[in-house]
Amino acid sequence: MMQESGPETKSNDSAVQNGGSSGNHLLECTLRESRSNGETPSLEAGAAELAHLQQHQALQVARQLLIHQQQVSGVKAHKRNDKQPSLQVPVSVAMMTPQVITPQQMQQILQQQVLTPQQLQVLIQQQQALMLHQQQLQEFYKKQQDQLQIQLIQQQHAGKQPKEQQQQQQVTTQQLAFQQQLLQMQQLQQQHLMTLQRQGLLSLQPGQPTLPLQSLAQGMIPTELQQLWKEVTGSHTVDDGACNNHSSLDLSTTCVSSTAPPKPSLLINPQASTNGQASVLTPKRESMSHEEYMQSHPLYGHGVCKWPGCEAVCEDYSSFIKHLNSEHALDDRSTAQCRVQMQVVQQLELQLSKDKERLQAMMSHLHVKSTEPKASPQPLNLVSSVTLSKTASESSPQSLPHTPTTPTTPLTPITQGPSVITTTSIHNVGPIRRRYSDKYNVPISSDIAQNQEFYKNAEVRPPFTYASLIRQAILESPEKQLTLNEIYNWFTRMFAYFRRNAATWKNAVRHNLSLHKCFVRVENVKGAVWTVDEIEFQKRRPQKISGNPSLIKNIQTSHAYCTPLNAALQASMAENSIPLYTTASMGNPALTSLASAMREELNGVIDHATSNGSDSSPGRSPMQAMHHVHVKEEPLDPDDNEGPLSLVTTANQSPDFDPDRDYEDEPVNEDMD
DNA sequence: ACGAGGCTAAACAGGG
DNA sequence: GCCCTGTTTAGCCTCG
Repeated sequence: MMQESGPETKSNDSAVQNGGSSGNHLLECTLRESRSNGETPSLEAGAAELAHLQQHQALQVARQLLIHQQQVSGVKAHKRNDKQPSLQVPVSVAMMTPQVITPQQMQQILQQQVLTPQQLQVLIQQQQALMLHQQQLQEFYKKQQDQLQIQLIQQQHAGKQPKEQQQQQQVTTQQLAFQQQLLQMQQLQQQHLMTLQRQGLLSLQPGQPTLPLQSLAQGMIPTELQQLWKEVTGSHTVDDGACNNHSSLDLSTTCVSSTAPPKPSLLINPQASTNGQASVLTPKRESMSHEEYMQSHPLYGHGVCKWPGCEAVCEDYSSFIKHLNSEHALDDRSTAQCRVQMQVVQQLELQLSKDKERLQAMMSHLHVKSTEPKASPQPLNLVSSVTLSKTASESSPQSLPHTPTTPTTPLTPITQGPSVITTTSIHNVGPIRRRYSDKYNVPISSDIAQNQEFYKNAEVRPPFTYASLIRQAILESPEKQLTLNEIYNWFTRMFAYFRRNAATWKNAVRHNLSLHKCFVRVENVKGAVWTVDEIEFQKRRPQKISGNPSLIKNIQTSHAYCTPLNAALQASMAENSIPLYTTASMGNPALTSLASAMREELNGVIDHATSNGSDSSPGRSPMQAMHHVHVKEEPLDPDDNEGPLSLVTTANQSPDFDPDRDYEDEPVNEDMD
């Protein structure tokens, strides 16, 4: 998506060689290239088009300057694709290319925002539409350029130079018309970008690539046009002195203008612009050395501190480091911000997991469709309701439809709460008595399959009863029978949680095998193996729908965790007026929800949740889900499914990340076979 | 308050 | 005697 330097910036050998030559040379080169490119310009260009001559010349000059700049800057030039030397767009194509979201921006989004699938989709569609427009525009531009070239040739052959003045005006007019068209396009883009920003989907840094329009204005538009642009964008111009690459993506801002004075580089601060304010960017970025540029720091990019809510402009890496140490030292505020960021990341991961799960459910549905016609659409992720039932439900997920009596939502256990994993749930890893009762027919197999990696890596207790797990282990075996030891192995292999406290859970496993009639011990040649009596399993207990007690505990735990967090957060926000959410959640529903969830929590909403499990709302954020969904007792709306596992993923990577996790709560691992 | 289901802990027995 | 396997009992928790 990102055009790191437009193709036009590609180093063009011939052009470079002619770098300092006259416009005619450039034109010749251009023609040569055009031909080589298979674009045989028609020599029958109309006389009227001769008016474009000057424009073309200006373009050539711009191109020349661009090339020169490339040579000077060097750094970027190497990255360019040299395979399209024939491309004749003097003005950086980049400026005409869609303002697609760059990887950096995307990263920001990923780091700071939570996008709903819908948002992402819209975003993508918008980007695609823009790209299309740009492409068309670009083609138009190229055509125009070719025509100009042809005209120039004709002119040269005719040895004319007379109507110059007359053409001048004409050209200017046409230029303006064309530029305006481009402007419009660019404005559209900018509008789009701003919209994104407003939505909190995109957060551009001041030092980030300037908008294409700017480049355009600089590259070939006379000062008046720049002025126009300024008016339109309300941005300030900054004299960059020598054209320099502001950022890797900035090639588009070629400081070309032969006519334009000191190539003013319009750097727009998108955020400021959004607020109707302009910001003057430090023109020092150019001074950034390649080495510095290469110095990468997750919190530093495009000359801006990426610390959530900061965005302070740091001229160079060292100043950034100073800034980091001074402004973001280890204190309450930073800690709070860090925690918030954690939540944000968790939500993103949750989102990702949800979508993954959705995909899996879809695939799963298509594959088992025939066997599960009436079954509810695959596992929805109910964060909460997940209970595994040893009862009917889990019984052969593949062949047994969910029992009629149970809620239709199968769900994937979300484990102890979504985010849970990283934060609270980890706490619950211990001997908390929360087994998802069998109320919901949770397809344990699918859940385990979907969250396999998670369970394997995160020490999170699976939300299933021992009986369910044992049954699953047995059913997964080729012969539907396992020895006790094999069952143990399955537990440890599949769940990180069971890699500790072996004495306890093994005892529980044995206890369950003996206790439940559904487990049948069969003497074998090699010893005894355990099998499952599905019939017995099914009759174990009538399905009932109820809340899960253990989940309540999770809530409490979550509350315990979040309370301090919220307190810290709020205190921090209060004292420092830190726009913790401004950057990340600006207009972002998810984060807003998160924040409100936190507030709710502070307001004791938790109590409500604990006592009333029916407050589920579709738009709930993961955070909220984490706190409230657990108690949900009714089948969740498919759209409301919170990605359980998602957290999963999160958990996977974050066990060590959870600052509040108290590993000491857990008995030290004893063992493992 | 009670019963049911689930979990943990532990005692106990038999076999290798 | 130790360990593993298997059974059983007890106590606790939470929900309905």
